[in-house]
Amino acid sequence: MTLRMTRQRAAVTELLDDIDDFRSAQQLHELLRGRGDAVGLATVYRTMQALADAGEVDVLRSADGESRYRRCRERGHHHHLVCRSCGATVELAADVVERWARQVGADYGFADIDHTAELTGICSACAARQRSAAEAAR
Amino acid sequence: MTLRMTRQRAAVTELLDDIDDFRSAQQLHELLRGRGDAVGLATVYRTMQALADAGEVDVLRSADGESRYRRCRERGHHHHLVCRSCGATVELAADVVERWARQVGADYGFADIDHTAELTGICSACAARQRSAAEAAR
DNA sequence: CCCCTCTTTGAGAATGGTTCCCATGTCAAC
DNA sequence: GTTGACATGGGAACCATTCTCAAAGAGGGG
Repeated sequence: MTLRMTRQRAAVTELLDDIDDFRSAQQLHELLRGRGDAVGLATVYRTMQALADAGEVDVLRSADGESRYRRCRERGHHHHLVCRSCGATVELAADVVERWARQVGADYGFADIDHTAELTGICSACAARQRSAAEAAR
Repeated sequence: MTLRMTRQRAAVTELLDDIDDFRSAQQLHELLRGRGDAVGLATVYRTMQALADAGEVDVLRSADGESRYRRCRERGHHHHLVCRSCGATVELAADVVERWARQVGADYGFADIDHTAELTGICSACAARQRSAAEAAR
């Protein structure tokens, strides 16, 4: 049950400190290799799963079914606003959503309500980039 | 571009009429086989994808990464409250959530905001069933 | 009603993310 | 140090989904 500190786990948590977007296990594996901190792919998967279970990282499933991980500032429950173009991520506290979930659960007699809520969009930087690209093509 | 009416597509849409929970392509395939309306698995996948693209069915990804499909009463955008135990599903209109999504998008300068929001819980029937099971075990 | 064409089907192979297996490595308590 | 439980990694296994392609069939025009 005790988590041991190994070279591999240290490398992964260090890497997570330097990254601010959601990344897949395979991307993290590549990035580690690029840094010279080679870690087996299976170990990356295991480590991310452990961190997720411990609430140390948040997991999001992308549209193509890949799990992406990110170490968030906010330790407790929160939601995300992610740019579909560059991956920039904003953490959101959303009392409205929590209240809505509780209320709806009560209305329909459901117990032990859990919820997911995620937003995606195009951040202002990417929107600007796309506008100038469109002009250049004209 | 014209969708042809085939025995297989008819069988799938008929089946969907008789089902009220979210089911995976593989489950649908099994159910069709059980009815005697044998349809190839690949065809079930293709059909469900087409129906999803056409907005005829809703898709939910379960925790283990499977896609589950359901023909909903409400044709437009809505959310779901699903029982984790029996799969019973309630369709939800949620203006609060739509407003929240739009507002947050505006606050952070994100354009073209999209959102997902789903609730899960234990429906009252399943809660009662679990209570009596617990008593029986005592 | 019959063709002919173009879509659809289905069985099995291919794909790709993730997990499992297990022999070997390594942390850390005593 | 010694030891034993935990961790690692490479490749095989898994499994949902998609692809391939030859054969079947829908349906409009004649």
